[in-house]
Amino acid sequence: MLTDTEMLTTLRQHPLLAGLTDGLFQEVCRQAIQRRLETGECLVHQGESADRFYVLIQGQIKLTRVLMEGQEKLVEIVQPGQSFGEALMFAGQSLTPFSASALKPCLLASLDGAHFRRLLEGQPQLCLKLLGRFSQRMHQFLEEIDTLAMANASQRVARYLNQELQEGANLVQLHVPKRLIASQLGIQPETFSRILHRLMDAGIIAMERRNIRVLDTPALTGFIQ
Amino acid sequence: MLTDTEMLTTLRQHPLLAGLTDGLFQEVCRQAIQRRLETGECLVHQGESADRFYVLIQGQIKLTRVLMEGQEKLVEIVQPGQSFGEALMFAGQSLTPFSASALKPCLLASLDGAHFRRLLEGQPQLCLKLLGRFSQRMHQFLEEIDTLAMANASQRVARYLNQELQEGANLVQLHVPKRLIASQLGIQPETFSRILHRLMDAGIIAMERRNIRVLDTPALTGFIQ
DNA sequence: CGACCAATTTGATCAGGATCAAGTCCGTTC
DNA sequence: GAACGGACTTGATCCTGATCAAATTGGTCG
Repeated sequence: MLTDTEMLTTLRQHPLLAGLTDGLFQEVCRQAIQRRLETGECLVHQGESADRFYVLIQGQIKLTRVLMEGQEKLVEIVQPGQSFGEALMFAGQSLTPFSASALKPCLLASLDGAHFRRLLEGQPQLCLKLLGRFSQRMHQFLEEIDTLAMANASQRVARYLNQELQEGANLVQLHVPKRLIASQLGIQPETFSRILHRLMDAGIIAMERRNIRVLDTPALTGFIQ
Repeated sequence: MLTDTEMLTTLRQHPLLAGLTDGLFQEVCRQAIQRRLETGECLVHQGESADRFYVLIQGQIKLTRVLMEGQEKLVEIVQPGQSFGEALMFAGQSLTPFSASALKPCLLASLDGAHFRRLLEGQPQLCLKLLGRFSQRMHQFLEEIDTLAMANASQRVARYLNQELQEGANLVQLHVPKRLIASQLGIQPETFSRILHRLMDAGIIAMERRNIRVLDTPALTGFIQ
């Protein structure tokens, strides 16, 4: 059962829950669990079986995959208001495909899978919304696969920066060690470093601590092809 | 409106349609369109807008993505009984993310997106099934992304063979030019050829025209790490 | 069958990144 | 503030896989 007011308002605005009647929303909240994490604490381990998904209220979560030899590959950074693990609910007793751990102190709502599925049965609109989200995510996966299969290291970095560039601004914030970003892009940390410095030398970006400012967006875009 | 008997039996067995009542199934068939393709003919072009999805009855379809400079990357081979393009229905006026064209003379059922979505609204079980399929597909995408990001060329080939190895048998059939398989794995045709020959020399596989026989599965598996 | 064109193979060379090895920077802790 | 440790950078070298070029195979069509 959830009590925190900020949690309730954030949840109410979540795309999947915004369409519910007040009654159903309260029902969801009754079944939900509040969860707090310290920085570095692990929420789920890859390979565990679980039937829950999460909405992040405060803090920041990293989703990673663990590969052979203990290597860690970044999948995604989750920001407040976003959810993760929805897809697992429908996979049929399969195992969590990633690990999730806190980059900052976190507050989360943890929703029960079985309960949510029951809810879905009476909410076709909600189903459609979820299907839409999945569809969009698959689209992103296809793009990522293209990039990894066809583009060279510089192009991958350029695509990454382009994609992380928040609307309007020209700033990319690195929320995790660069080594992890490199793993996401399928390159080595050294290569990532060198490419960033090459882009600096070319006057295309500027680095400020953990931020990267894009000075010449067209040049960056041109790099991608 | 569909008439072909083979088409009707195949459709009836499709996971998404098998759960429908006879009445609803007939309704679906009334709204569906029969489509025939010659070898090489194109069904949909990447980037077109469309609101349909397809069930393949006879023949073989390749799904590819077109990248810059006319390069073509294989996404998947569709076999009879399988469907494709379901995800597009829920993406909200987005464009087809791949091209589909016939590798053999094909017979397909083409289902209308709007109609199918309407059907879903009254069929929560069907929604859940679809969500499950999407979830599984995303799982596969994650694995593919891992492979492309972390594994070298030989490991990718080994993974590919391992995954294409149909249950029980030790045979992998290449349904498309090797050049396309190479594109799927993110390597060059020359490299693909060389790696296959290296595996032959090591006695791990044997090539017979368009088939690859895996002689030493453990050795192949060992290769993957 | 023979010509032709595409797919595949093979060889030779090259370059982009990986790897190895030292440094340097920075935040933390004592 | 000094010492430590991890993240990042930088340099040097190596190697995988890309590229270029040519030969070979294979399938198709007249």
